[in-house]
Amino acid sequence: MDSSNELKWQRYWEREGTFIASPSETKKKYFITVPYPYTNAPLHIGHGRTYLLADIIARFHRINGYNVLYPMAFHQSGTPILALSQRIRSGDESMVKMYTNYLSLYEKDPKEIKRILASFSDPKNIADYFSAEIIKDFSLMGFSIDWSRRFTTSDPVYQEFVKWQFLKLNDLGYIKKGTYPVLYSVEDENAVGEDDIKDGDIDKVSIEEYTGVIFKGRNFSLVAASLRPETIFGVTNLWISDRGDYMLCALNGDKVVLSRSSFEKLVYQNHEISLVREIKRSEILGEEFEAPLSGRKVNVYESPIVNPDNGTGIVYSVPGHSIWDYAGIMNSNFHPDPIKIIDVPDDKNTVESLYRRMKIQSVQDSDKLREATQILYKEEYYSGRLNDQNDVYSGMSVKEARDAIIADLKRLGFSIVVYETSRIAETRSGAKVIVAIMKDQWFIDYSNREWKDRTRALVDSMDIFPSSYRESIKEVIEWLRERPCARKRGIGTRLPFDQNWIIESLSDSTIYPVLYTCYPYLVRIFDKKREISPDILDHIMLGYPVPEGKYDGDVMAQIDGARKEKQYWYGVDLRLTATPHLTNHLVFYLMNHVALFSGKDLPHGIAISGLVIVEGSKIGKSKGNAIPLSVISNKYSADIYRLYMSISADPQSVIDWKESEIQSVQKKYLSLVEILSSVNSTSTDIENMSEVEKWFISIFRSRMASFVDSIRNFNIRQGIVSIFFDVMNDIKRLERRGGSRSRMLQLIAGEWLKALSVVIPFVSEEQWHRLDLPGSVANAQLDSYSPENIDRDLIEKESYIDRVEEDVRSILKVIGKEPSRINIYVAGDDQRKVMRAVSENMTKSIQKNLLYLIPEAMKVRNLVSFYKFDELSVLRENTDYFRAIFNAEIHADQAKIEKGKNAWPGRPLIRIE
RNA sequence: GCGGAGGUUGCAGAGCCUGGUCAAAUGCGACAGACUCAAGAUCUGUUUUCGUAGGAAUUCGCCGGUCCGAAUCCGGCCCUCCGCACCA
Repeated sequence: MDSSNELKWQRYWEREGTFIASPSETKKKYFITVPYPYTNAPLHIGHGRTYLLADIIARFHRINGYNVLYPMAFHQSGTPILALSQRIRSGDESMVKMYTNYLSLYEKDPKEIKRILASFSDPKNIADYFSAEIIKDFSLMGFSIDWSRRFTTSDPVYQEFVKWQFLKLNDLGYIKKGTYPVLYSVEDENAVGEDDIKDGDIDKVSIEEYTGVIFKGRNFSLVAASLRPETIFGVTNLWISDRGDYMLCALNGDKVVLSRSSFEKLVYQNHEISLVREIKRSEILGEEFEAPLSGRKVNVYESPIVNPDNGTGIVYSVPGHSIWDYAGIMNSNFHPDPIKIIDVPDDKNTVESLYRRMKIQSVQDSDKLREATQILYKEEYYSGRLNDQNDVYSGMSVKEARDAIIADLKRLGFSIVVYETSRIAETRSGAKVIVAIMKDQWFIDYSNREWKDRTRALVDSMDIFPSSYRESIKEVIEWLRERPCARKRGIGTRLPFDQNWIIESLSDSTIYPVLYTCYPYLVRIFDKKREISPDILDHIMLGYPVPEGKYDGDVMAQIDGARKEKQYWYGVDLRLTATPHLTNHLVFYLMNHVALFSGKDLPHGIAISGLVIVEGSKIGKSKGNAIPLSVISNKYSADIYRLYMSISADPQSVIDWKESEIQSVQKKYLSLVEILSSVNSTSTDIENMSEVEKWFISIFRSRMASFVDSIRNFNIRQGIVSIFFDVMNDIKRLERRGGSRSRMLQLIAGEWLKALSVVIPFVSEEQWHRLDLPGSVANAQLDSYSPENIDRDLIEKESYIDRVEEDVRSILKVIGKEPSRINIYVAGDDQRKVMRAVSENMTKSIQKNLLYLIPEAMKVRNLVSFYKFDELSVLRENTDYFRAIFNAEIHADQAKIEKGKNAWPGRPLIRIE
């Protein structure tokens, strides 16, 4: 079907309001959601997969008698749109180019593209533009979405709702305030997110916590930053960089020395620190310092292994347990004996052995040093114990010792916390990224034990597809700690109790699916009152009484309407989302629901969809391999995309989008269309069918039953295979066996189209109308396919014939000659008796004269089947068929018992002449 | 390292929970034949090895165990993928 035809049906659904849902007195509801898309770029085939799977589930429930609500909204919160707008405004070339490309997907006229691009200097225009295009894309894909309930996260009504949500969370005591380390740009005076950082999406930046160990000296102290404070008893000396500036500072009343850049960072990390003067390196090198806890006196040396920009620009040297330090001393004229303070079970991976084994030459071999450090670190961290050189810490595991030593250093005033980025990072505009401690940071305290337990209990009671994710989800709930929920800038809702903060984009998108149920009512309330006060939402969402007489009849009518819809639709029967949401959105969604809702309003089900890769590699904007949804309907047609996506892999596994495979799916699709197009009318006349035709009807029903069962269990691939490939193969067999294809198609066309419509709705709707069937196929009701309607006997007979066919073939293959006559002998009563006895372990009951059959029976006992039907008559009824396919005389008869080979039940003896 | 998923016959991907009927579904690809002037499409068959009678042998990451019997259960090992966060 070409795209203009698809457009026709898309318009039809829109005109008829086919997917607009409203509460029903009689029908059971089914509410399915997918997280709304972020509106800063066109969506690609990977995004489309999740919405498609949801659409298949939605359409499936519609034809199975449910009142289905599949709504959609748009996400605009956060910084990316804002940042993008800024960059376009400032004329950032790569951005302008990328967005010119994006726009050319939708716009032909270059002038128009320029105009739209210019309008993007206002972030609102970006969001609005892409929202509108996403609606078009989704419609072209045939997604059965109820657009009448749509909204964006920038809408005032949405924000009234988010305010209410945060007031509630605050009342419950889940909102807290505290200091928190964040990635920060001094230049921009703002926290930076992953999207603000150069290559932040490819190479993540995280925050590392160093212990700044204070080494006291006569005139001043040194602050040496370490990730492994448990090695403090192994210190032999201190290192400073052989380059870079050092500063003498006042820190909490002490005089300490740090590198210049470290001083600049620590200012942002909540320390009382001020500059005294710059200090020459030579001045430091002359001093002697005392290591805390051990009291060991150590000297300072310069080394290229120290980067003045990392940590404090000072490190303490533990050559016994740090390969860098070991390399450092090997490369200097100062050679202390490494002090061994950690014992590991074997000495395969010690500093010295690694140094030798990896053939490290100097401190310049940084790749090898890094790798060796990894190995050493793992070995010591997970299997190391502190030996008797460690005072009170002796005998502790490395992990225990680290915690104990950090705590003691802190208690005795010998350490400060130094935060550092996990790699050198800068913002997209080139500003340096550091770690800053934000005072008064608002966060949601997900660490609450009781809250976690309730959420885990909910997860236990939910449908999770695939079920293997149940444990992962529960594990993520365990991980959750405090989550900063507000930022200083970005698009979003202001915190109701602190107007300086904007609620961050994952925190404002947790319980919003409830808004779909009643959004239009809320809009009307807002239009009247210019606000939606919490008591209204308390009533609609939670059922608290509305203050008597506070609202007039008009507003009350809207409130009641909203409450009614919410009560009917909520909670979400299935929320479908892709794996990246597993560790964040999905658990916030669950936790926030548990916090605010109860009973039937809580989520009922979750389904996870897998990634899409293209020709073997991940989809990435920078790779330029993202195929936008908008080109799909033109290039292939939406139906083919839908078919390909649903049959190439199970929903949760990765799909590799391969051009060549799409083409073969396309072929199959076209031959299906051809079959469908050959049907001219429908019929219900089931009189006078041949055996094969009766078989066809039964096997078709069993395919449909398998379809229903599979999709219900989210085995979408299997379900579609049943009604697509399997039915097509059945039709082939029907024809080969001499059944009337056209007559059978008339019988099944209606039901088949209904089933097919969940995956290929456009061609199904087209054929449905061509056959003059009533209404839209999308709203038609599928028959029920209970086992009583399926004649298993017929299906078995046919598979018996197939089996005999195969047996004959495999014999022909071996003997390699053209047959002139094929004799088929079915087992008689004696063999049946013997086989029955053998398979039931009752060999004693066998008559004496038949005992000689037992050895052979034992041999073939796994190959027999006790059919209910009479094998001989089935064969005789089908001799014409066998004659035709083998081009030989066919003779079927009762087998006589003879020495040598025998016929057995379900496994006739075949003799070829 | 922790948590999760997984390693199946050319590829993709079932089967594993509930052991035998599994040389292992289905789709793709490849090969052969039919149709055709031809190509494509379609149809039929083959697609681990051996075999002139439907058989046999060897296979489901590796090693071992349980069992009459293991792709399936148990133990160990190797390898791959995803996540480990404040970021949408």
